[in-house]
Amino acid sequence: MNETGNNTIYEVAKEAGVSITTVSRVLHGKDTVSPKTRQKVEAVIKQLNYRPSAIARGLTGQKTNTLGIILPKLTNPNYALIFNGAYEEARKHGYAVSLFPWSSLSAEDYNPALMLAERRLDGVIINVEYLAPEDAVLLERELKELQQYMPVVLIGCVPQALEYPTINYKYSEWMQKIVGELTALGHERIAFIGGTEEDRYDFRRDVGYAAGLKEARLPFVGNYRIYCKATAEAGENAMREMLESLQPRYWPTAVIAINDMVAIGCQKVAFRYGLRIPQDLSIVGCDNLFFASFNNPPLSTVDTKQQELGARAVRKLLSGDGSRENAEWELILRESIGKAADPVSDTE
Amino acid sequence: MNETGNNTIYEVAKEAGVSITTVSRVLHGKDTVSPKTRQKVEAVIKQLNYRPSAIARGLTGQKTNTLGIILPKLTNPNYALIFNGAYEEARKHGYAVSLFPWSSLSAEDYNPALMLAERRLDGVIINVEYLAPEDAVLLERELKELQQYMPVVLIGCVPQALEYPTINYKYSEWMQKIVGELTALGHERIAFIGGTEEDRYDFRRDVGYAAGLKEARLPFVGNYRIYCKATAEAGENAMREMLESLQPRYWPTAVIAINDMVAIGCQKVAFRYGLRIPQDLSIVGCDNLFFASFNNPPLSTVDTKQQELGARAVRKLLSGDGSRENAEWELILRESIGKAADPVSDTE
DNA sequence: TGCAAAATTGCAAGCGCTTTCTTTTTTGTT
DNA sequence: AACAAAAAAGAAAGCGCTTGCAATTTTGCA
Repeated sequence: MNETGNNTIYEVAKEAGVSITTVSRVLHGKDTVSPKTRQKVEAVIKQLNYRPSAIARGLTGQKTNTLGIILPKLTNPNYALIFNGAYEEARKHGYAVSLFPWSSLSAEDYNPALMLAERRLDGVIINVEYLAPEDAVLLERELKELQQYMPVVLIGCVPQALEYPTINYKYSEWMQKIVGELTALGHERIAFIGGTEEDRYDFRRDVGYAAGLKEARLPFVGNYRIYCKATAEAGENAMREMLESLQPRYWPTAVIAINDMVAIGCQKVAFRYGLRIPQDLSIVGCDNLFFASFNNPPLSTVDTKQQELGARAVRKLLSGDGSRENAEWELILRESIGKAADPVSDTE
Repeated sequence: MNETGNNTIYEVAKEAGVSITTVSRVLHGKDTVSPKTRQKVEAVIKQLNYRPSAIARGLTGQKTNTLGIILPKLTNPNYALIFNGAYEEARKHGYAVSLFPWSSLSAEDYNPALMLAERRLDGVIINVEYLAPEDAVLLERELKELQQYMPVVLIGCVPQALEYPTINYKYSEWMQKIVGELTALGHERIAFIGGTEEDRYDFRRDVGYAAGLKEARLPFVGNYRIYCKATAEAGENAMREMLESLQPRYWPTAVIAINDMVAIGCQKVAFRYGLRIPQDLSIVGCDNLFFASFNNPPLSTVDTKQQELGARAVRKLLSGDGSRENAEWELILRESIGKAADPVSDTE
């Protein structure tokens, strides 16, 4: 026993009457140990309840068997799914996972990227979604340094210019698809809420939104494009602002929210304004969080298969595959969308 | 640079023309270094981008500056809050946090408790809520061993017999309070959904439930006490089962769900059966998850202040305070509860 | 039975850092 | 200018493990 109360390889060796080398070999299942010795050592290990120190192993083998994952705050359950997926996959390969929330990336005294570097993790997955622009800048700076220390895989919509292994979201594709679904139902006043004007990572949603409108030969109305953070509260405020800024007859008949959290924020305000869903207003979210199907009415959304995504990121990290891939997605239509209430085209 | 691409203390020492001892002293802000030397060393550290290896430090100092936290799967956003709270508090004290989900505790080849032991963490927080009974048994066995290696703090409703530092939930207290609120509104057929019959940790809710009924001199009706897992899907099934098993006039006028996830499951089924909330059925959940206030109608619930709880657990762990404390809670009444629709007492 | 080859086992260095104990340098005092 | 005390800096051991290489034991075969 050392002062921490742990038995070391020395105790085992002594008790078994062999050298630590032999113990180490038994531990690793090397076949150069005679059955008799192996048996004896294994017995002692069990008896002494010996567990090799991952720390010492880390020092020797230059490997910590731990992966890092940097995610936005977990208050969005979405990220919990990514973590779960990553965790399960990692442990299949014998790795633990240390989770570092972005929360305080920009704090002067603290930087998760550097904490990772100090901890000599074997690799790190970084989700760059919904990153505040100032954090994005910081990130790019740190990323270079971090990459010297360990392999990095990025999750999210990352500019082509950043040449990292990435699992990318095809935002523009699915946004266009959503707009298409809505116009097919007769919607012409379609709002899009979420994201930030300067967001270099997220602009592709706007590309898809614009493309969808264009395809249906609909005008782009600035009032329907509201920027806000990706939280339910922010969605609430954004929605209220939009409704207040327009005469009711100009209110949108459909709202696309950047994610499910924002969607329920919008929905709450819609109810407060007496709008029925979907009769008066259709709503679409994104992420297919667990509550989406339990929402009243059930929320249409995009399933981004986050759990699988997390697992995929780990595989990518461990395999050293440096390519860019695209994330899977699936449009899930539920009762929160319906035919446009009062299509402008009808009254004209 | 070693083969991992990291500079070591030796490179710094060499470049600065001092011994590694001196570098170490600078690193730790020891005051036995002359200003001139310190300056030079600091410059080299910056220039070489040197970051001391937490691994090596761990080996030397017998301290990893990492805490562990074992939580049920994060799919319940509640646990994400605990994690956040713990994480923020931990980093204030210079600790990282490794997260281990229970998910596969019972897996033969894998045991988070032992992974923790191998990693020589500086302490661990274990949430024992909603633990499957078989896992609970395993836990008790492992706990003893784990405790030899590192301090442990438990979160949840733990039997007095387990003498660990604990932050405990006063289930019976708040359940009784909830039942009280409902009976005050005239409810007499009050269902309670969730938990398992054999759950040794969770039975106190039943104690409170029974006490509440007794206080109002109401009968305990077995049909209204449904056991199920703590997920939305399970809540759905449980609710459906209960409604199907009774003639509508015996349906409960109020449902207490063991948590918000179960509550939205019940709600979904209630809607499907044409019940209006709260006119026909009142619903109360627990946890005050973010979606509770965005639910339609807003969901009554118990706020268990999980974020603060996580932080408290870390403080407890680091301070070595071995006592048992009770978690804070607050009943949050929202529109999902209302007067009993058709009080039996009226018609009698 | 004797000896080379194969199978076991052990020695010792090294992973990057902290820390105790020395040694060297600087400072202050007479 | 000389010397003790204080300050600064370094040497070396040790944290618990892996691993290349050497030493020892066992085995196979003549």
